[in-house]
Amino acid sequence: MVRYLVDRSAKVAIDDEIRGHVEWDGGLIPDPVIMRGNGMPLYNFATVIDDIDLEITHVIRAEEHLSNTPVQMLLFEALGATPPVFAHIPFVAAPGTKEKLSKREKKIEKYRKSPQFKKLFDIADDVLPKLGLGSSETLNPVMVAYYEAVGFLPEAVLNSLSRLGWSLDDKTENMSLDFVVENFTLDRVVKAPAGLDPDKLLAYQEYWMSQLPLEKKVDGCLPFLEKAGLIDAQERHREFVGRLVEALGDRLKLFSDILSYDEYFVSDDHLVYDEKAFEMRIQKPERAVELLAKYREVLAASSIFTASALEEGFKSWMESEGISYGDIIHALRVAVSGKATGPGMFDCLAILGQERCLNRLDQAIKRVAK
RNA sequence: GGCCCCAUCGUCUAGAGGCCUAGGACAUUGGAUUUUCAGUCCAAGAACAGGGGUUCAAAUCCCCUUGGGGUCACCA
Repeated sequence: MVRYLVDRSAKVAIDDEIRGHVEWDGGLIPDPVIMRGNGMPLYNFATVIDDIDLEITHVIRAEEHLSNTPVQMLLFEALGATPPVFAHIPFVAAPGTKEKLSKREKKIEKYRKSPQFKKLFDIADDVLPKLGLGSSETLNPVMVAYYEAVGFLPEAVLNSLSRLGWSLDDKTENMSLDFVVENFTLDRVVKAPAGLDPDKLLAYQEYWMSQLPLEKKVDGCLPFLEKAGLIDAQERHREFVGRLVEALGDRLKLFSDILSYDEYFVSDDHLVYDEKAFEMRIQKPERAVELLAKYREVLAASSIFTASALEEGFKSWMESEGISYGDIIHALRVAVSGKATGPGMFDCLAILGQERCLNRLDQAIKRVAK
């Protein structure tokens, strides 16, 4: 074993690009082991050798390394090398805290329950099982892989991380990689650790998703649909998924959100109804079934099945019946999609197509009769 | 505990002595728009940890206190 003998009277100091002047008292630094008994050099020694060898000019690393720095400085000096410029940036903290984000099992369990972090875990528990990737037990938001697995955009993750402990000015929020590379400077790094903010991450995700052209969104959604077994060969469904994604608009935030619209992919007899919605919008209202049956005939007679044509036909039918949107639209939505929410009503009908709409209407009406 | 770092709205931040009755973003609340949801638009509430200095003037400089954090391996 080899130790480096520290000069007890020495003062070790660095001028950190971010922390400024930091000093240590040599008398308080224990002689560091630089090589093991078996000849294996240790980190603090090896890293210094590497930095000298590779002519490293700047060491930019997280603040937790600050306490290693005096030892490394001593070694640089002992080896007669010019030490690099150090910049100790703050680490990423757990949401709502100043504590270093940790991967330790005990901490993960704490995060899972934290109000700020919970929604990211919930996404994992919702999405991962559908993909056959386990749950938040196997992949969670302290892992980079999580973000890709649940359909975050790299742009959003990068943007979010960039703004943690750094800002360009008092208003720039949305930044691409190129922009950050172009504009990042060490002197604007904040000194205090910053907690990851899941809400803000999600907001960046919304922004970058909104900037994505339709075809890219489709590219992003197809693999999720396939892994979830909702479609087979991706290319065969491209056009259909494209229409759905377009109708979904801003509703699609994560690529995996497409999985919550399974009603567009399952066969009519496998459609799952939201029981509460079914009860409230179809079962309970006085005229719901009667109106659904009547509108079914209108749909059956529609020769052009586009959203705009359907809406026109719907309007004139409403007039002739003397009813308004509210009287029928909710029942119609639940009948054809099984759910209370979704894209625009007529987009929904058009995407499903005539045959499926009629089948589902019949099925819903029959369901009430039982 | 020793050593070191840090401290502006709930969160991420702007602020490098007067431009600050402290700005922006996310979140929150209210309103508008809408066939649902999402969105969009408008508006509101919300912070300089405390105490001493220095100065004509301090969120900004100095000191102390308090609070928070990192690190203390023959790991990296």
